[in-house]
Amino acid sequence: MERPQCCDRTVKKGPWTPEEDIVLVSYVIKHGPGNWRAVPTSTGLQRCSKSCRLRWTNYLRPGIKRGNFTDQEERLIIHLQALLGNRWAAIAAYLPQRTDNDIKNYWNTHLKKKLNKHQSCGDAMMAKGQWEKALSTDLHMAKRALSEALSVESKPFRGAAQYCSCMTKPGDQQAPSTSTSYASSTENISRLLQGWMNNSSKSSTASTSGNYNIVHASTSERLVEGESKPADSATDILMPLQSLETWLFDDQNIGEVTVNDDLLGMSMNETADLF
DNA sequence: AAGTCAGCCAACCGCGACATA
DNA sequence: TTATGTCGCGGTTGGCTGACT
Repeated sequence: MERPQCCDRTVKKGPWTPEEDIVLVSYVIKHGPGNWRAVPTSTGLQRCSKSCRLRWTNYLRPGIKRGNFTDQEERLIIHLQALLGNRWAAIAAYLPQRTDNDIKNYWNTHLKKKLNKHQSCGDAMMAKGQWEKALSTDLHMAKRALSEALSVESKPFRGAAQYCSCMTKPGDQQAPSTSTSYASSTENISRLLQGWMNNSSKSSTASTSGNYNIVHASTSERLVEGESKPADSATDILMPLQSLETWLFDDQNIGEVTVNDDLLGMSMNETADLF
């Protein structure tokens, strides 16, 4: 089959300008994300549809947290990567404020090195179980989590996103890590979106949760997807995965992880062997 | 001060999955 | 069933930036 000429020679490439961002955000506010094919023609943006989608999902989408990963997030990513492999989108479902691209980049630039470093520290270190302790996981939970994760891989998963959203409080939104003039423009866009979200949330049941980020993550997605999604994914999938989520998050008293000693008896290798 | 190097991250590319006519 | 269009994902690249010499 011949590939559609998504990115022809006339489209602009490279970094997005604040003006382009505003055009894109305005479009999404008006029409919602999706139908990306129509975005360049409707907005006049000299960008291909893919580029527009990517820009939205990785940068402009409301609720994205930028800046340093917390220790909690880091451990969660390591856990999930061990369970799911390089399925960044699936992993990102558990960190709704992070994009798959962000997680992928963080893994490739930080965590991979960290793991290698720890591995190169030798077996003696491993025998003492220090690194394992951070990584090891309960056998039964891990098995169940893996099978459940695999069972939902074909569906966009929003349940976890909603669940994870509970973990941050109003005001937790992190400032952009960089403070360039462009970033400040992005902040302006964020404010624009903020207003949009606040307005939107008034008509949303999620707004009653009193949780800012739930409004951000779930309401925005529902709104921008035109309420067209069946009630499906969020509730249906949430339940089977709740055990993993509980396990992953129940010790999350913001920022600090205390790993249940009962869950630490088995090494990653041992766990992997069981699969 | 200038050049070089390494790290980081936004964006691009190619492919597979899915939807639909 | 097949062809076609669109979307989403993961791997990779290229440019920017700061550290170092």
